[in-house]
Amino acid sequence: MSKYSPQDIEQSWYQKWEKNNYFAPSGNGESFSIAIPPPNVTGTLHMGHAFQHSIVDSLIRYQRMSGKNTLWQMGTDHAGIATQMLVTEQLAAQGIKPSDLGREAFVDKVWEWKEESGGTISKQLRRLGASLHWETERFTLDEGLSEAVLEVFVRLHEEGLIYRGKRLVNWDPVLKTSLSDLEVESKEEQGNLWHFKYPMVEDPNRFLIVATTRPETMLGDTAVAVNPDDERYKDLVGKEVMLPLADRPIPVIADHYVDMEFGTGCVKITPAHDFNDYDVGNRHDLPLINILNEDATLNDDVPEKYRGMDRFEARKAVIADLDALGLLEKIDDHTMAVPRGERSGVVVEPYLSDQWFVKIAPLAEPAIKAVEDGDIEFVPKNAENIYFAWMRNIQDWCISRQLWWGHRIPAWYDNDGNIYVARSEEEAREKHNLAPGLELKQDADVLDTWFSSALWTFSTLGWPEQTKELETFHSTDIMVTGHDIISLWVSRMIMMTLKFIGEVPFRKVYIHGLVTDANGQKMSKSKGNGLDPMDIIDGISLDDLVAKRTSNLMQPRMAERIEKATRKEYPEGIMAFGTDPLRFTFYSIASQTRSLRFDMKRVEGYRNFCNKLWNAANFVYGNISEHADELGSADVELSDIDRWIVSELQRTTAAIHLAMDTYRFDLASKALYEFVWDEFCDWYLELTKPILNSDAATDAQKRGTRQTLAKTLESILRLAHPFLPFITEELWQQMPTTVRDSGDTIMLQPYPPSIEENINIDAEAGIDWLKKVVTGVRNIRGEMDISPVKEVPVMFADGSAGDKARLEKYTQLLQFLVRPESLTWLDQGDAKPLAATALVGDMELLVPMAGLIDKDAELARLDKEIDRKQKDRARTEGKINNPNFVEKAPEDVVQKEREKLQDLDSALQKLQEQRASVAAI
RNA sequence: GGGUGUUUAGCUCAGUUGGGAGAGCGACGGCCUUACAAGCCGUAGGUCGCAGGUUCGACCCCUGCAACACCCA
Repeated sequence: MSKYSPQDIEQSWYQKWEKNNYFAPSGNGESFSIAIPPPNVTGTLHMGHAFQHSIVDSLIRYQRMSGKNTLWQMGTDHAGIATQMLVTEQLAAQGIKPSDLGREAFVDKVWEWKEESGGTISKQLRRLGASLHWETERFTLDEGLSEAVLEVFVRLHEEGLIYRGKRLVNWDPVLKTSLSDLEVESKEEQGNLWHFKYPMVEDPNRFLIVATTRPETMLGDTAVAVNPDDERYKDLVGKEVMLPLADRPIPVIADHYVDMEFGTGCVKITPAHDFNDYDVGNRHDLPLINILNEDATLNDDVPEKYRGMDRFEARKAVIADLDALGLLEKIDDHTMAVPRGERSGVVVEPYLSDQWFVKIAPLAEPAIKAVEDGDIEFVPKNAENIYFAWMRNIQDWCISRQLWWGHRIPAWYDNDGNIYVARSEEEAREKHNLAPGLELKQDADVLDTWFSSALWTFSTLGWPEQTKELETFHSTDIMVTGHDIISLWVSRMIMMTLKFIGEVPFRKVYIHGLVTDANGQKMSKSKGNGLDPMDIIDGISLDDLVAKRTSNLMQPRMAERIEKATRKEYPEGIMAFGTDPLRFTFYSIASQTRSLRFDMKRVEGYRNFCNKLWNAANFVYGNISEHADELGSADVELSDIDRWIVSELQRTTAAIHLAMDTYRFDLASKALYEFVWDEFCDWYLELTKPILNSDAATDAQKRGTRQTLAKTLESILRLAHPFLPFITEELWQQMPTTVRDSGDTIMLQPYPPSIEENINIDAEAGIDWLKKVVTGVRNIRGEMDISPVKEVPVMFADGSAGDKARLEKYTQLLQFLVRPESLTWLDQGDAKPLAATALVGDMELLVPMAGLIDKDAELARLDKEIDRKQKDRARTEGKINNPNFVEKAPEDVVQKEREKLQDLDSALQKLQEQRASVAAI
């Protein structure tokens, strides 16, 4: 068998699985389904995806092997803004503007792009081993899903839950579209706070001083507000100030919104350009004066001088003009949160425009209840707080976007501005008895991508048709997603699904943390600390990695710093670790914390683990290949080591079941890792050698051990398959069919069940004793600097009859593991030679010192051990001597402490005697 | 300002009803012992953020404080 090399084994298995349709639902058994959170069609697989889908794949594979009828539904979303921007940029490179093409031709171009390049993420998911059902792959803009979107829009409109209105929305003046709150990122930036003097109408020599971070908006002011409790301004409320430059009188109003402590305690109110001011305006019936065009230039509702100026140009002009009038009081430095469009990076404006909204409160109520009642459970539980906080404070949802790429809003307008909502123009005419000659124009806007994503769990299963898939696989069992997406998506799915299907979209929501770099920093392009999962699987040279991280930066000046950091962190680039090790790393860090640090060192560690498993299999196959025909034989004798490893395997199996059922992937991977490495490889494989290679063992014993070796490995492979799909398939295929099922693939084999009866306490105790003896001698060897090849005599003193029996039983095993010159049992009264010692319970192990052992080293070793035991003894004695403890603690706990004290006393006595005799040399 | 979370070995993290502090990596020492040097054997290292409280007993429960992180305003 060759060396473990993930590159050589991973690719071909996936192709075989897919070709043989193994990912399809079996059609038998209880159903188990998961809908993929649809990746953005423009996207590539990032670490968060890779993590998330590794988690889901383990769940799906675990359930599939457990006999469920499993469906992992694949699909992507159309990502309105991102996709439109991407294609626009590509066209720009050819000197083409979207407006040159017109809407229809542009949309055709986007579809063309999608067909050619939209499949990147699908390829990457295959590399990851994701067992998605590709045959029913969906896309939010395909026919079926578009029909679902139409249906939902029309029905919600009919019920009055969708309406059109003029509201303040987040406006991206470059993309010229509304954005959701979640597409806007607010970051602290350095700015200024300008203080302006507004003269009172009745006394132009008296001023109110207002402070603002956006001076140009003053042209749209319709009031100045003060706090009603503010003594300084009480007499001015109800009077008017003259708005400079615009020369309009505006009222002074009183509102508790105003913070008396901030600035001067006077606030200019611009209801059409600030969300807070908008609310104040509503409360006081203030007029709304919109001063901006779609591109954030100033419109005709400002004095002529400023018309057509860009907002920032206008800002300078307004400041200069006010200064010239002597109305600029002062300028302070000020840090503030500046909202920028997530995609375009420009400052977003609150902007008054006609938009479509979903009235959300009636939908939110049952959605909150579903979680309160436990119909949907969040894992971990406390993630529900994020959900409740969002849902109980939820605002109407602006669903229209001024884009071309997306679901066009099914509303038609006649020339009088009447609106007709229907599934099609024909239906609109029919529904409203419109004259055939009446001219109708469809709304130019499209729907927020998340509107279609909100229908995802049921639209992908064929709704509005009542399909068999819908009946079988809905509700889905679990949604696996990040906490950042609870409000954006999870909540909307719950609302829409309850509304239209009458059941929850999923019964559980597993919320995972954010994958960060090794320093806990969020991975991002601009920081240049991102990792591409494909580079971990396939490897990448340092130069390529640097090039990748420093290309297309928003801030090119960062390049040097990024390059330096990258060269420091990955001086050799990244090795090709393969998919299995990457996946195992994800499971091992999937604890319940908010951020998950990704450390390449761990990938290396789990690559080593795969290598370990590979070599262990190599050993097993080497020992069984010539005896394949007798592996199923009933004529076998099991040794203690066989009974012990079967028992340990059972404990591990139970632990993994528990971990999977509670979504603790870190604990599942840990249980597997420790069993395979620390028990199976470090002990069991070693212990089989003396049996398999010795003439002292009977043929029946050899058959028993070979069989156990093979069966245990086979179970390990099935246990590990959900986490390490490739290496387990590769190794399982080499397993003789006298051991494994004759099936074609491990992925459709039964998951090892937990069988309590396989626990064997006696065998565990025996092997535990054996391990302690071996470790005791190794410890003496290590500490005394005795070469591993130097054979030493080992003696056993003060042992019980049980110890003696075990010594006899395990002599052969001990001879192999300890390589002693001799093993000697000392009866009570036999003379003990001067020796280095170790304790196994009450029994003493002796390695005679003559010519071997350094007196001072042995004294130091004994002192260390005595010290350790004395500290432990003091603690234990303290407890026993505390009457409260003896009185109040449970009997078994007290008893345990008493026994412990006895054991410690006896051990200490032996150690002290030993120390005295060594010291006497 | 509000909310959520984190704080355990040098680093990254486990610690599942309160009853002897663990792993991986790193460090140190020794080994090419015929599955594996991507390995084997051994060792060191922790007032479990700080201060109180509850309890016979607290890494674990309660209160306060501090630092950090993320989300919302």
